[in-house]
Amino acid sequence: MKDPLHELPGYALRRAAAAMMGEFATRIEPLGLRIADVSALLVIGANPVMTASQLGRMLDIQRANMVPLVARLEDAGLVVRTPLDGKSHSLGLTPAGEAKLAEARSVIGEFEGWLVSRIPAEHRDHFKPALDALWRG
Amino acid sequence: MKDPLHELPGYALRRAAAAMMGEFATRIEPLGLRIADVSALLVIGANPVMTASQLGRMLDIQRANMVPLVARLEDAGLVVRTPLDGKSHSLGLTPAGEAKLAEARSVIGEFEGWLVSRIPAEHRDHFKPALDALWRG
DNA sequence: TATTGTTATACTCTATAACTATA
DNA sequence: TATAGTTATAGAGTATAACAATA
Repeated sequence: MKDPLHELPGYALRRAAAAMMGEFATRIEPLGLRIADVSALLVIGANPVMTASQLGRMLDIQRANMVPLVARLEDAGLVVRTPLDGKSHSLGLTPAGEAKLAEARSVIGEFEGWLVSRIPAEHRDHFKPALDALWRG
Repeated sequence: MKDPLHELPGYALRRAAAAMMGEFATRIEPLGLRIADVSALLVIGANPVMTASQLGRMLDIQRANMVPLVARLEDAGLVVRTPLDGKSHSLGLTPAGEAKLAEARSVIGEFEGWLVSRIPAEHRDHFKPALDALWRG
């Protein structure tokens, strides 16, 4: 069976991302978190003052779609919102959120190590620079 | 604003794939095609005998989700189904499907060239081998 | 028994439009 | 005027379960 897709870097990018994100979702699911939750917790944990809109811009998630995400983290007792002024709130981690983030960091560390280890050594150092050029460059 | 995500290869993979697939979707949309349609047309065009189930396994799309995809291509007059036996059908391209595929190939070629050109030259040759190791390796 | 094609269904993710209230 | 937060909604993509018909 011929497969003309296998010579296309763009298709390989698509499939590799799907495979890796599926793997990560499986690993992080036991913590009761989704992929977007993890990225949000990481950024909130690194920034003492951060609004949902700012977080959304950083994660490339629409403002409207931040509402259920933040609500989920708040309902889980991981995040609190404190008023900055009349219209903005700052997101912060609760102690439970800090603990969950610590757990998540452990899963992330193992996952990222596993991912990188799957790349043949001679290609490894080129991987992230190439990806960064595609979405940040 | 600190961003702890930017050191994670897995996150870079996720964002790069989202950025590139968004770009490709925009380029292919004027042809009336979605990304999955394009991959299906390419594989059908390369294989004279190919059932929807086989195609789904190759593209990692569930059997059930192949139904609306094939129906869409059929409704657009790009694909025909001819009985192989009492339960299987072979997918084939119509003349219009061949013409559409030729157009799509042109868009794909430009897109893939553009994508690769965005990667700094010293990393370029390492890109696809690294990705292949992640999802095929 | 295994596979094909199919229907129904549900969940996630994403995108847009519109509105209120505040800066 | 611009921005934050919100609601509602719609479109994709994806996953599972179940069924009939055929290999």
